Amino acid sequence: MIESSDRTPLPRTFFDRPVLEVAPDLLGRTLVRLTDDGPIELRLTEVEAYAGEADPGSHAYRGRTARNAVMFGPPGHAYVYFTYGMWHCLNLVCGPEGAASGVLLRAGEVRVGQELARKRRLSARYDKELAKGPARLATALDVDRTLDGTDACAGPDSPLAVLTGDPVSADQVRTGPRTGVGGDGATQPWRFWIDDDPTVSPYRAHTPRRKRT
DNA sequence: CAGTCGATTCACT
DNA sequence: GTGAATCGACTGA
Repeated sequence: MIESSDRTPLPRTFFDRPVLEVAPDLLGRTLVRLTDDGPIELRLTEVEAYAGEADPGSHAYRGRTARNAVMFGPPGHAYVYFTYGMWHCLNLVCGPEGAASGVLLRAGEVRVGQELARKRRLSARYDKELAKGPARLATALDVDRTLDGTDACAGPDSPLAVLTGDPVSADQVRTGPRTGVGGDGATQPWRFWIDDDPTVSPYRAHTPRRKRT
């Protein structure tokens, strides 16, 4: 039986390109997460590019550490980090090995396994909120640090995969500054999203934290 | 080794 | 719109 082309896994060569090329090209693609309870699939609607050690907004800015080591490895693998003491965020490593670049998967439309996603996203009022934001996306897909380093090009039966999906045309892609990124990393328009899509998260400028007493 | 802060989300006003 | 939650990684002394 011939599989429809939109179910074809993206090959590693897809990710082995400059991150600013890959990021917008991911919009409209299908992210497949195979959980113990079944598959969850979403259509990617919002991403952000992080461009290696020269990018002040990137975790790779100060070089390789235990946490970001995966970003320095080969493309097509998942970089998952834990932040704010509560949340996980999911990236896909891009560029040649050593480029330390990645795309943060910020939002998507859950199309398969909504009931599974909802179990983990009890505060979501509408389906469009299930993966509206990077930590929400990771929560909905049951992604945590145990998936750090997972090869997303290993095929649709692996815990994580990206399929061809239905990529959007260039005139559907909008760009703007990255959300929540401060300092010198705030100016580059390296956030990409699908125009007028209801699952895209709202932009927020970086907010310096107030001192706790 | 203590201090600071985060590629965020949620509850509340 | 504002502030709390919550902890591991990183920084600098």
